[in-house]
Amino acid sequence: MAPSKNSTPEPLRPLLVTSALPYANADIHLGHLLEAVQTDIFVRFQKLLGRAVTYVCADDTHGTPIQLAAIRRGITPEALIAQAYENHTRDYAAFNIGFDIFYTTNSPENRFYAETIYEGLKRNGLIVTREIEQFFCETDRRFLPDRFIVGVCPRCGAADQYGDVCEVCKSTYEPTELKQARCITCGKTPVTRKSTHAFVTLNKCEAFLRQYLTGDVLQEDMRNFIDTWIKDGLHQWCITRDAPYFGFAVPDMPGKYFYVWLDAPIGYLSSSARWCKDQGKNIADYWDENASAEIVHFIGKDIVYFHTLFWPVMLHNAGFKLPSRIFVHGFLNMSGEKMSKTRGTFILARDFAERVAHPQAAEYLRFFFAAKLGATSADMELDPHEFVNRVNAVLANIIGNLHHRTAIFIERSFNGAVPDAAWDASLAATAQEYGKKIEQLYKNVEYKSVVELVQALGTMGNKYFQDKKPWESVKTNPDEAAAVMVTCINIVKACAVFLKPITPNLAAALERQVGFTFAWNDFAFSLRNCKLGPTEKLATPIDIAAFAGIMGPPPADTKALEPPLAPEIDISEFGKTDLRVATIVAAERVKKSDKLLKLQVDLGAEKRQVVAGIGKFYEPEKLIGKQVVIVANLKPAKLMGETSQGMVLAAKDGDKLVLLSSEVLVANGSKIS
RNA sequence: GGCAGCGUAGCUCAGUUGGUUAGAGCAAUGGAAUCAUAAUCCAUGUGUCCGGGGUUCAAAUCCCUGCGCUGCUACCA
Repeated sequence: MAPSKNSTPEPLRPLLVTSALPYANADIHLGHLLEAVQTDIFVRFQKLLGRAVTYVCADDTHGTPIQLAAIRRGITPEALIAQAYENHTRDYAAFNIGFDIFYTTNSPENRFYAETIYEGLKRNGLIVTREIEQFFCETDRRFLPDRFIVGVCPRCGAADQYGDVCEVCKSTYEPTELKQARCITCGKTPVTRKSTHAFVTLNKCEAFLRQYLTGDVLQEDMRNFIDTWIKDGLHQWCITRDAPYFGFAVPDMPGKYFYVWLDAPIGYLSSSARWCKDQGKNIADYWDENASAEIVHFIGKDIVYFHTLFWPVMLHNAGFKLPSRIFVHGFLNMSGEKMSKTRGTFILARDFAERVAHPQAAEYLRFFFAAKLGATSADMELDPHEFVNRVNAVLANIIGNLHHRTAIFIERSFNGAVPDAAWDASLAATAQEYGKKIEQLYKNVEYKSVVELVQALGTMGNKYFQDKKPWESVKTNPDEAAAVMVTCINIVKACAVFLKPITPNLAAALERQVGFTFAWNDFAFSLRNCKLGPTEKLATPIDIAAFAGIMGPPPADTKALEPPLAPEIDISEFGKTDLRVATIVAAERVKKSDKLLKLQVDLGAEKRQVVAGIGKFYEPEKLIGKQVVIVANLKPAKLMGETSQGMVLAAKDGDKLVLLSSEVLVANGSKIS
């Protein structure tokens, strides 16, 4: 019989910690990093305590978006995710995220566990199959999930709404209810087709979920949240997708694949398995339902549903261990604005690491996150001014300067060796007391309170230094100056140990000076008689100007424009181009072309026909009345048999085209100069 | 639309089961000090605790309502 959870004392129970798996079709941004930093601090703290901790993460590599991204770039999904893997591991490494393994869901282990869990669900009678009707695009030869069709809202008639919810009237509906539906990739009208899918009857698991979630798995606020979902009644969960799909085939359903959200969380399990294999450990000691291990997940509030409802049901029905704790964090906002891909206001981890002009920028971001993180799902604000203020105040001024003024003093007045004297008993007791509190705070992921206490301790050190005036006593009463130095260097060390999970590099600089590596309990002992190595500054101030590289448009010299700038011209050459404002009065698709639209434009004095290659991005009927800019003196040309007397200007944003127009309506035929 | 959460000093946030003059950090102003990274230390807050109504001896805290913001709303990662 395997030991139960309670029979193994906590320090001996292995601990498995995860961050959510980043999706492999995009780069790591500051939001991902917030979670990774939160997790990494937890892991580093537990390791510092001496506990056996494994930090597991992986790329989430399956699903339609990956497949489509690969098609668009003309590469295989495997090549796409390989590239993502490289980028992701590089970006995390730049912020000292210490994974024990960063694997992939596109692995043999993951296929094995996906099939195992599917079998488990089936064995317990939780899988049913049912025929459903879905849109199918005959051009792209695929079924269209709700986000891959757009059309007119069946409730309010708003145009360009996705297949699940109307952004205008907020009503939800079935994709097949959408009017004038069209495929988001090719713009063609889809047909409806029937297909058989597998569903997990989550509704049968209500009692189990209620029981599981009443423990202390979740923060209070999250528990209420989920209660309402359960109260509203759990639905069946569709776990299959039709071919073509990048993922794992369902063993007993030809042409069907596991939905990416089935195999994504299984990545926690399969990556652990791979780590165990590499380390010569036994996976059963971690994930078997009776294993002594504790499993802790860190996730964002956007994926709570999957982790608290689907995931426990999957694990429970296949004989695996349930997570003992799920920490849910909020989102990161930038200077008051939401970080969002669509608004383009999100900052990539790589850009932060490369463009914030300070050698400790990455470490400072870790600190900043920690200084604002508690165990709630509240959103966090990242404002560069606040970042600069907090980092400079605590790391550079209070702790960095206390270290420097102490170390330099010891160097000059005590030959670089910490004097042989006792340290102040009251401050020693305070350090001890803070150590106990901070230990508990780290365990509860209340990092901002950790930072508050460290700051308070650092301030006490500075005050002590200030009050004792060792620069005077060193001349009159060297023994007293010696005691001050011992005390201050010990306080610096305590701060460094306390901060080590948050700012490992800062701690490492002091470790080099004292000549050994800190474990958690090292915050308490005295450095008396310790011979100090050369003094390195622990933290240098950062200036707001360091953020210039990421806050505005990127500076021209950091990155070449893409595509490269054309050769220089003088104004007379530009003058040869006659640009005019025109209003589109009629628009229709050019026959047999997906890209070309035939436009009739009003130039004021005359009307013209212009053919534009924007058919993939604009619907003809939506263009009528729109004012655009055209090249009016372009030599007429024939495109697909249609005459074009000019060219419409559009900006190429990635692979998208966006029409240019004037800020306010102006007279047709207005010249642009 | 439904559900959930939030709205406290210029900024970021604490405020435990309702209980004395509502707190911290940063910023700001003044001062002290000069060992040190122009760093440090001390002093200084007249804040409609989003508005309105209610319960109570007592409300930032509980109830109702209005406004604003955010999230979720499952076959979208």
